[in-house]
Amino acid sequence: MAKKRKTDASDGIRVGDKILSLSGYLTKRPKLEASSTSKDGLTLSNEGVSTKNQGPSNSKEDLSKEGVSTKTEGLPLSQGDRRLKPIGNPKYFDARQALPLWSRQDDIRQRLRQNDVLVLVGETGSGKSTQVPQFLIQEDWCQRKKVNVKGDGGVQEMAVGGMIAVTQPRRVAATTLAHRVAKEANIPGKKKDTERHGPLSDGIVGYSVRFDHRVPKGTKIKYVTEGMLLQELLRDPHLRQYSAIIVDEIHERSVDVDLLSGFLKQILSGDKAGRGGIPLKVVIMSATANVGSIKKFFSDADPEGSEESAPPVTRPKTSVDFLQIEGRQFPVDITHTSKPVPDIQDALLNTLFKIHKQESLFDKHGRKDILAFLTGQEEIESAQRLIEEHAETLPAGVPKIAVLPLFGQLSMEAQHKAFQPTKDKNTRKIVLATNIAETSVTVPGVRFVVDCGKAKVKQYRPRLGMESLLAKPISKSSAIQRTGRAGREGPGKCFRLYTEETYESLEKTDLPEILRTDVLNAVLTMKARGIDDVLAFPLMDPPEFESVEKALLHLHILGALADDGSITDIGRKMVMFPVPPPYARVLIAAATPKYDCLLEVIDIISCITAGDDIFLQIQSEETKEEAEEFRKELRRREGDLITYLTTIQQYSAENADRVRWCKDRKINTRNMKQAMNIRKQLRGLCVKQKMMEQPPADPQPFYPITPERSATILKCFLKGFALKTAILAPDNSYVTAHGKHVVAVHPASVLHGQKKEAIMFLEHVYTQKNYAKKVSAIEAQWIVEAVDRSG
DNA sequence: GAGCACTGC
Repeated sequence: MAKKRKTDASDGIRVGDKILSLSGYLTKRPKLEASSTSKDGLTLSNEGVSTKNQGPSNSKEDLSKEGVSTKTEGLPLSQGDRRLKPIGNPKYFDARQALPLWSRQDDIRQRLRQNDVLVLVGETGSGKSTQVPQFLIQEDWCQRKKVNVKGDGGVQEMAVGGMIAVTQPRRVAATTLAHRVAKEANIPGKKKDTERHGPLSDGIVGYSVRFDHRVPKGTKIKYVTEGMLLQELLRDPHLRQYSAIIVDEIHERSVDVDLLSGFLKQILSGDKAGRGGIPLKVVIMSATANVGSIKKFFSDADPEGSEESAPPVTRPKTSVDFLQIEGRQFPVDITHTSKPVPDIQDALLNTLFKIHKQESLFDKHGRKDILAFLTGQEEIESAQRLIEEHAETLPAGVPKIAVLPLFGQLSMEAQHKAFQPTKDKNTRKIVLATNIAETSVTVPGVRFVVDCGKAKVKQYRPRLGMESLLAKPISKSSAIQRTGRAGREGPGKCFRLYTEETYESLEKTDLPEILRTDVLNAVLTMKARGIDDVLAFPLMDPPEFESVEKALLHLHILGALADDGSITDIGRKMVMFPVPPPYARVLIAAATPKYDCLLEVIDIISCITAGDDIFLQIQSEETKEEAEEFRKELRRREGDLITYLTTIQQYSAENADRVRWCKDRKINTRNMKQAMNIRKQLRGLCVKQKMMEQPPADPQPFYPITPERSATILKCFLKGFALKTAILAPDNSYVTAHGKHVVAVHPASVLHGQKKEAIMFLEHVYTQKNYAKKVSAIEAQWIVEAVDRSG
């Protein structure tokens, strides 16, 4: 017998009497839908996949200077009770007033007048990402002010503040939120241009993400990715144009948000001289309630090591306030297994068919589909086969089943299928997903969640200089998040394929990314922003000393740091490029006369950093043969890098039908487009850095690269990857030059199964084995030459 | 013979 348990309110799932208050929201839902918003007012049903709400991209006209503009001096304050009279477009008033957050706006304003930092916990659907900045823009402290700032050149009058930045971990989130808030906040009819160019051509809302910037003159609210704000910190360490920074989704704990928190803490605890005495307000927003350590981090504003010039006497602690807002979530019944399951596939199958047989396909809230969380592609595909086989034995009269896989490497169309309702109404959808459905995308219609309790996580091992990708138990927080996916459209049920004891034994939260990844980039980011002693930099979870030490050494080898640990000119140049430090080092080497292969190196790096492999995995045997035939002319015996180069060169020479071209070769069109964007960005940066002349525009005719040229390119890559090399041992295994580990060439590599004198690999991942990925054939002698620092 | 998910003036 399965044991039943309901979560308490702190788990983020509403129960008992809370259902009554939820029903209040339900009565208001038709209004919300009438104004064509999703029910939580901001979440796209297929966030991360659809791009339709992003508007036209890269239009230079809409780019306004992000620097200090002198015009706007704030908006007029509204009269009377703001609760009854929201500012902005009246069309959205009803929907905004129905949000759980609406009634708390005066409270939020009051708290931020009295405190520097507000930690706000608001569950999905509370409206925090869209409403909080709108609540604050009229505050007096939020207006731009002319002040005297002491700088290197003496006292200078400057404008400080006036804008609010809202950070997001993902680009789609930033752009869609900006569009949404622009509709709400901009008063319609003020400018005719709004109609022609969309809501973001004018008004008080803008965004800035990689490849896409829309910051109209007079922008008060700017949605940015975390990385973008870190980049801004490089040229404006005091964030002078901002009155407030709202850090959204901090619970995701990306490396960028951790670094950002450190810099914000420094600004908060500093003497504010760089801002002419004007304080910076910070709102930290989280969707999960476990924010104890975050609160402590910001309130412990101990200046030690963070502000050398500051006097150590009686500095007041940063005042941190805390507020929790209820979300709009239906109750979810949770079932654990009574015993640990011996076979996860078996348990999954039983659970799925039990749900399918016992539960109706529809109720008053809509469809009742199933979402199952599994660890990876392989598990998903084998489960799909089993389910489909078993579904054929279903008796007549029982609704049919449609199984839909959902994972990152799937093509756009295949991913889209998982979001659409089944064509036949009498068919139940079963979506088998990886972690992608936990945060990145929302599958509509889900009322049942099946959770296997595991996820694949990447973990960097500084000692070995490699990472592993293995299935590990998820955290409680993650389990709660998965459970919550069943209660977004109506009351739901969650079936956990593990015991309640197992649940209790799970870690409270996931390990933050900064503890799971190579801190090479993080350390360079700090060094470039003036942090001399990186070990003293305030971080919520500081990495082990050994990880930081390794990163410092590696940066020294790359030439980014001098012997005394200070950043070099090369290091400063490296941070200008939005690629990992070793790639940046390769770009710089490629621009020197010795290698002179910058265009080719940009092409290769664009392909590699565009996301997952541009070559899709092929499932069926027949399409494999077909694609392999097409891919033949792309494959190069020099290895994966020269194969990428050939691919992007042929792609950019293709002028007829690029989508068709990708389809034939089973190439990920999304990643290929991304690669072309990165290529354009890197080319632009290199021109700006005077590393090369403006290259000719596409399409350029394709000429296969000569073996001599590819040798030059590979030697150039060794400037960044000399440590990632291996030599063929007498027993035909590859042994790494550093560490003497045995590595196998990954099966996805064009060099899989081949024996070369030596190899260079850009990635090093332990899964089933110790695998080298992105592999090239090199000569052992080249490694020696590359380590010689004179070149 | 194998593929968690994001991201960067």
